[in-house]
Amino acid sequence: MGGPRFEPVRTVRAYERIVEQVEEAIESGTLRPGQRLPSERDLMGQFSVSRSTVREALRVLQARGLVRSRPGDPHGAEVQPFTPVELHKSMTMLARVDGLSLGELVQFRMVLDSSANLLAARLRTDEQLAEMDTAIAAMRAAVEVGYDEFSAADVAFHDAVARASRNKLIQICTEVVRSIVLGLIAGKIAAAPDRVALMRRSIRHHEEVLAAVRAGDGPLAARLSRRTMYDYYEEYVPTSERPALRALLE
Amino acid sequence: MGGPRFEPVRTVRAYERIVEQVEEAIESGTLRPGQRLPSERDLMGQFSVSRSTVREALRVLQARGLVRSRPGDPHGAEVQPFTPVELHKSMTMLARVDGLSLGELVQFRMVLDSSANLLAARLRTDEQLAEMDTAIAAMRAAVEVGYDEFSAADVAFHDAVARASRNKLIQICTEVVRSIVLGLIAGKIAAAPDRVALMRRSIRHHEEVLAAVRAGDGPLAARLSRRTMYDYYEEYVPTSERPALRALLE
DNA sequence: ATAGTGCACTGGTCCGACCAGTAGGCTGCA
DNA sequence: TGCAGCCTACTGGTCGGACCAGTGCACTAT
Repeated sequence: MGGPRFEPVRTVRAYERIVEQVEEAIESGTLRPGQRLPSERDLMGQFSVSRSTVREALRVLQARGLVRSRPGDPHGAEVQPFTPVELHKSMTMLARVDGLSLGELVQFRMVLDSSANLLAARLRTDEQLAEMDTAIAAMRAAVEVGYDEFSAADVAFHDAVARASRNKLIQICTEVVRSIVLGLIAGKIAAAPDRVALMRRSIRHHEEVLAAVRAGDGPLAARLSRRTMYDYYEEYVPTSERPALRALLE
Repeated sequence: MGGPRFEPVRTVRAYERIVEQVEEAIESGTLRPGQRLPSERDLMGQFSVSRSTVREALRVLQARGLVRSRPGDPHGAEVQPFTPVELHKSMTMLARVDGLSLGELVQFRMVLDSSANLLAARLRTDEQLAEMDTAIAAMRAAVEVGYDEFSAADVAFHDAVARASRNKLIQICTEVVRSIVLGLIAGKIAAAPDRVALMRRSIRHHEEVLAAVRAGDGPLAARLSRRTMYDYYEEYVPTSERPALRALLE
């Protein structure tokens, strides 16, 4: 045992150093959304690197959604407010490359939505209840209009519940996973011959969920919401995956 | 009303086109992990752009975790297997920039872990049960050794449960959120004066959860796991946030 | 057959240049 | 004096060429 422990030398690229510095500034709040970075030509002076290196760093920061640059903008790149678009992209990539099945995605939605309902039943405000009422009313009104409108109202309801849970992680994951699911089954529901009946049943289910939330019965709302979602997506999930989904229905 | 609907012209940067093409190739499976991209000098020929443009595209792809390039590698950039590192980065960024509180994170862990237990109770194999046994044995052995070892065994237990849930999304989110939580409270548990007692209690709780999983009682396992996690993290969560966490404990 | 060496090529960085686009100041008109 | 419209200085996007340190492979000498 002996000798000094030598760490492997990690060669750090110049552009990575720049990325780290800017990220650090944003994380620490030194750079706030809306603020501007110096121009690329200024930055090459400040960091003592060439413009190519500065630009590669900016590309990375832009890919992470932290800054945005427009050609011709005399004020330099703008620091962006945080958005889950990157989260969304990586999850979408995960879904496609790593082969996430529709079953897994729907199952995860059931988990998220039921948890949101469980929390919402205890934490919801009257305003949020009103939002949910409005959303269900919009669903009813949309039955005769079209599936797109119905779907939008449905989304609004689940978003209202997610907000009422007061957990940002639940809200964001709900949003991300839902858009992936909707992308996978795009058009299939709209094309279903009995879609009007499906919509009506879904409305009834949502009303039951909302009643439980209003009554403050979290476990009931959670159970009902899982059932609602299962019924809604069941026929699009391969039969082999359905047992795993049903495991969530007590 | 009338006239043709003109779409706003979106100017697409050259490097973005390249990113899109490569992403498409990876998503469609044309490019598989381990395969190599042509060298930058080849790519500039194939895409008819300059090397700077090729490099900016590669920077973006690398930032997304899709490819990796090493200096001097005669085979060009390597297509990477999908890993949730990018998911992790964006979530970490979200936690820091958007001000995710420890309470929200722990709450989300409770949601994930309890769902994983609920599913694991029905879907676990005997091998997975054995893994959980092993992990708890390691926790017991680690009490006298140190907190780091204990924590590692604890992580192993929860990972085994997550795997048994057979839902990749749950596994990945568990991993990501847990590492953020552990980062936030790093050292605090290890420094607690009564940490040995805490560890012993935690082991007891884990044993109860495992017993429920073994018995196939999903709802019980889920409820116990929420309680376990709440007890474990309670004192690090600001008192103002605790009611929201307790809302998950029936 | 193998150990060692050189080379062709890689990615990382720098430089200088040109272009289209933007914003804000300036000019000129009313 | 007020405003409309032009001008210009600057921006980011792209190009092409150059140099360097590192890598793997083929070739060489043993």
